[in-house]
Amino acid sequence: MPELPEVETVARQLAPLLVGREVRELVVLDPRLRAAPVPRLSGRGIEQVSRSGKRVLVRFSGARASQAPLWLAVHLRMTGRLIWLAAEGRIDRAHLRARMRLDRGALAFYDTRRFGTFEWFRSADEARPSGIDPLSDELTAARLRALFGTSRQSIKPWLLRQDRLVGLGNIYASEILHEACIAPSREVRTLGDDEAVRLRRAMRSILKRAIRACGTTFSDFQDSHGEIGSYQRFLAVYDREGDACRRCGDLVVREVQQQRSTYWCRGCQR
DNA sequence: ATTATATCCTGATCGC
DNA sequence: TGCGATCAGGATATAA
Repeated sequence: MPELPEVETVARQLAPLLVGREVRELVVLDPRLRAAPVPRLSGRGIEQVSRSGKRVLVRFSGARASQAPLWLAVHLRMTGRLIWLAAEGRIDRAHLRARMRLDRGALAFYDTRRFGTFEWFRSADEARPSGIDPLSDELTAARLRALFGTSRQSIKPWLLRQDRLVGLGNIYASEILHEACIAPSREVRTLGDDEAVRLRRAMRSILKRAIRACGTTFSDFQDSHGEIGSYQRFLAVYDREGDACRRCGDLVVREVQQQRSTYWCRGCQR
């Protein structure tokens, strides 16, 4: 379940491996994958690999000086994995959905459940998501407060909407609310200035720490080398139903909000 | 307009 | 041991 820290991990690992390489071909091997038609890529070079929300963004140069650059956005959704293949020869073909061969090495896209997507863009602007990145300087507490507006949604499902903030998913939404001492059922419009400050601070600290830990591997996530993340050992509430809260000792509970599990502590979140 | 629900898809797990 | 039911949660289309 790749969220912002997991996608950031993949992008950071892939950048030094891919930047400067020249593309031989990109083949979508599975017709059921939700991938837009692949444009002509041969002769193009990879100029940049970055994260845009929960997408890995790859910038290709034009094949000639006169040709415009091109951006590929890969969304890993639930089970997508971008795995670097240093050498050809016996590669795991199970759930292999696409492969990009380069002048040296190759990149494989695995996706058990085929929820992942490939999209192509003509400019970085076109690829930009509508929501604000929680780690960007744009996201001040005041801006967050403005985003809350008059919404009657509960804060937990609100945090998952990608049209407001981009990058949070089910695991970090619970973790961030616990860090900020805010109950997941709180109506967004009732959150005050101090709570916006705490929420913003919690987003930044948790996401940054999770990036340092190369993400959370709950079940499926792997980085570009097939390794798992290590943030799961820091999880304060997610998947800890019945355990003691690390902050106040009360029991962590699980509740379902909009068909998704929310984990929280009644003792210290209000 | 806003919020809730069904859907996509596969594999792991659970109860019988 | 096997088998059907349930759950996991990314985002979007559709319903309310």
